[in-house]
Parts: sequence; C-alpha cells; structure tokens
Amino acid sequence: MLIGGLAKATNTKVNTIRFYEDIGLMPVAARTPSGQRIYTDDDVRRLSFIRHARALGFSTDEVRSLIELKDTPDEDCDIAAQIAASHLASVEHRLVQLKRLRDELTNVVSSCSGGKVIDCRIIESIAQR
Amino acid sequence: MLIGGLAKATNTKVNTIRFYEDIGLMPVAARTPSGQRIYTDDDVRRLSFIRHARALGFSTDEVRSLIELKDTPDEDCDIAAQIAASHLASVEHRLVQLKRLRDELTNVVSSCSGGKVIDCRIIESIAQR
DNA sequence: TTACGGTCTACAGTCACTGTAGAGGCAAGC
DNA sequence: GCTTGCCTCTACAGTGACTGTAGACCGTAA
Repeated sequence: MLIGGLAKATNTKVNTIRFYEDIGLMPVAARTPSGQRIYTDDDVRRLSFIRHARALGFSTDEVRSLIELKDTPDEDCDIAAQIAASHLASVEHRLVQLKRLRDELTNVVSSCSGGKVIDCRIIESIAQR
Repeated sequence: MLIGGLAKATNTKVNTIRFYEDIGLMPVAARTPSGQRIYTDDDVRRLSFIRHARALGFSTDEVRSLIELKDTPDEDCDIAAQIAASHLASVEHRLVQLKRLRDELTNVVSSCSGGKVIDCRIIESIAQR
C-alpha cells in the first residue's frame, strides 16, 4: 500500500502522514526501489489510533505517550489513565467556559434590533463586558 | 502613557500591543522624540474593545470589521449582527461537539480499573471509536 | 508516446500570539 | 558623573498541528 492508499483508508491527508513520520508518531516507512513509501495493515491500525486520539483532543505529545504504552503491555496503565483523566478535566473546563461564552454571545446578538450602527447595541455590548 | 502603561491598563502583553499595531488592529502610535510609543485613553478603550472581542472568540479579521463599523456609525449594523450571529452559531456547534467529546472521554476514563496496560481498556477504547 | 495522476523533497504559510537577543532610554540613588 | 535597574526599541525565531505549493520524478493506461 502506498501513501495515498493509507491516506484514503484513514481519511488523512498525504502531507499529514509525512508530517507524522517527521515528528515520530508514525515509524519511518519502508520504500519501494524507486523511493515511494510502503505501508501495511499495521500502519492503517496505528494511524487510525492516532487519528482517533487526536479527534478526542489529545495533543501529539499525549498521543506519543499513549502509543508507547500500547507497545509495552506489561507496564502499569496508570500513565494512560492519568493522561485520559487530566484531558477529561480540561475538556470539562473548556465546556464550562464555552457555555458561558455562548450565553454572553446570545445576549450580544439579541441586543440588536436592526437599524444604524449608532443605535445598535452589539458593538456596545462587546465593548462593555 | 507608554506601552507598559497601556499593557497594564488592559491586561495585555507589550508584545501583543506591538503585534496589533503591525496587523492594523491598533493605529500606528505617535512617538516621543526618543522613539517610544505614546498612547491615550482612546487607545485604552480601543484595545479594551479588541481584547473583549477576542475573549468572545472573534477572529482578528472579525474584530477588524467590528472596529471599522464602530468608526462608521451611519452604516447599517447588519454586518455586525451577521458577524455576531454566525459566530454564535459556530460556538453552539463547538459546544455540541465538545459535549459529545466529554461523554466519550468519560467512557474512556471509566473503562480503566487499574493494572497492566494489556488489561486496560483505555487504549483499546481510544483505538475503537 | 503522451497524458495524467500519484509521489517525492523542501520549504513557506496559517493563526494569534509569545519569547528572546541585543541595543538604547530614563529616572533614582550614591 | 556613574551605576543600577527597569522600560522600551527592532527584528526575528518559535509555538502546535498541520496545510499548501513548487518543481521534479514515477507508473501506467490509452
């Protein structure tokens, strides 16, 4: 499988795959005699894992740690649990902030009843806060 | 008032103020004979507006549009209303996604009951999805 | 054989800053 | 007058996680 096949199989851009190789998330790929990267089903699984972890909002550093753990099944899973829990905490935090933001924005938007800028309260309510 | 004063008054880093001047969010500042930037209360108000708008999640381009509107009080406020409303929509969208993410992460975290990585379901539940 | 699409490397660009280096300004204290 | 210490200046690199582009090469089907 060439890089385009892996890209399709995992819904990832080709450049992103090369980027993951650069930063060590994906292993250095084997090559055809003419220099094109070759991938296997293992790579599909590994890249899927990376994409899922990224979609869950883990940073690339966190993903790196999780992959290392995945490859050392005899270790304690404390580290993985800790990464996931602290990530969950930060998501909860962002959620609270985003809700507050939505409420403020809702106020801002509803403050406008059309007309000229000088009569519109949107600008003013952004300025105040 | 020098740049440090403006920075304190608006809780903004000095570098950020110079950056806003570079990208045209703040006007090019007047200078002392020795070349230090001078600011007035108007600048405090303008920078406060920028910071508030940024805190509400508007992009710098959106902030630029809002400031332009602020300075042309005879225009219709449709544009401001549209910017704010479409921003609100994207915040609502992010909120939904973040909630979904939190639920998934909660599942991931609660799937671990300690022990070795090989027995831990965190890694596996990240891989699946 | 020629066209087309995939792949290669290498690097610039994105966004919104943040940090750093090295030089110069300014006021207070000795 | 000199030093100390903080402030400011310009200019540029770094952040995170990619994305896009230029220019060259590869592989295959018509």
